[in-house]
Amino acid sequence: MPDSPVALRDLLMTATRTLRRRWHDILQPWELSPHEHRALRVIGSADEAIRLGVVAKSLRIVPRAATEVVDRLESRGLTERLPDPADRRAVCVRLTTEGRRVLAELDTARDAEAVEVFARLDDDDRAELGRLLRKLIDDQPS
Amino acid sequence: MPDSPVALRDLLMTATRTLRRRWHDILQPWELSPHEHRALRVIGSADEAIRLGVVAKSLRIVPRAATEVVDRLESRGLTERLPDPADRRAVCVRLTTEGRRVLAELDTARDAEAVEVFARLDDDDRAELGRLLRKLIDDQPS
DNA sequence: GTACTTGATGAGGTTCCCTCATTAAGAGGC
DNA sequence: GCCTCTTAATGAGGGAACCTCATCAAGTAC
Repeated sequence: MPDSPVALRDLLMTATRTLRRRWHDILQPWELSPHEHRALRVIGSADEAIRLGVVAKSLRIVPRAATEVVDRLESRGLTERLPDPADRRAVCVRLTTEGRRVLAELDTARDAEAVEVFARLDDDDRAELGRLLRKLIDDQPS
Repeated sequence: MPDSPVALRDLLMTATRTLRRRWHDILQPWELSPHEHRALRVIGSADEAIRLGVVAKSLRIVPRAATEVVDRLESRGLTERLPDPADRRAVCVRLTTEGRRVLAELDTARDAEAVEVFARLDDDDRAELGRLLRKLIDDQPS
């Protein structure tokens, strides 16, 4: 007998709440919030310096809020601003050497955590969970 | 070939992000935040008036923060405070008639949303997803 | 060249959390 | 009794992560 939709919803929420909590704790030593880490990832995933407005869009926040999170990353020496050569109104951001180092460490920690959590599932289960989640979210709005 | 742990993690996060976004939007007409809804649920799930400290524990926030969310619910006429008969330091909270009405409406909306989202999965898939998520979270700390 | 738009940011506000200090009251020791 | 210890809520104050609206400079269109 399958779980009711509400029960499944609660299970999903519980699972990710656990993941978020763990991740928050893991992040502690770097003194970064999950939000700052996401911003760091966005900036680091671009090959070149990336506009503040693009950072905002990727994080789904208004440009004004992106200014703030980038301010914090910059004050920690993880990113730096530079003028956009193509548009003198725009400001671009990129990782500093320190930022790249920290991001690499965090990626490693993130992978290790995921491996640990999903170790409870064998290969078949992982394939199945992937299939189900994809079915659930594919083409969903947002 | 199964998804990597990190890919699964991201899929899980995406799924619940979608759910949270939708739920946030659905909540709009009632002018309640998800957080306030959770507090309302905690207070409404108790048979009797419940202490502020217990509300805080259930929501995993410090007592001071529970005071605030209850203040907001009270200012909307959804809950009311009353003295704890057993301990004159303590304050209890319970739903007003309006609070019970609103909570009932929200529960209905919540169920409907879950049904809609999980309609993409048939009975077998839902049973399987439930099994996998339980396997993932059972006996996890927190 | 004037008008509209766009990119970032200053100013100011809200929500949701925190800590620390305070006040009142219950509980235990003598 | 009365003295200390703890506990329940809350005032005061602060920080993070969002928001809107106003501003200013710089593109873009006519």
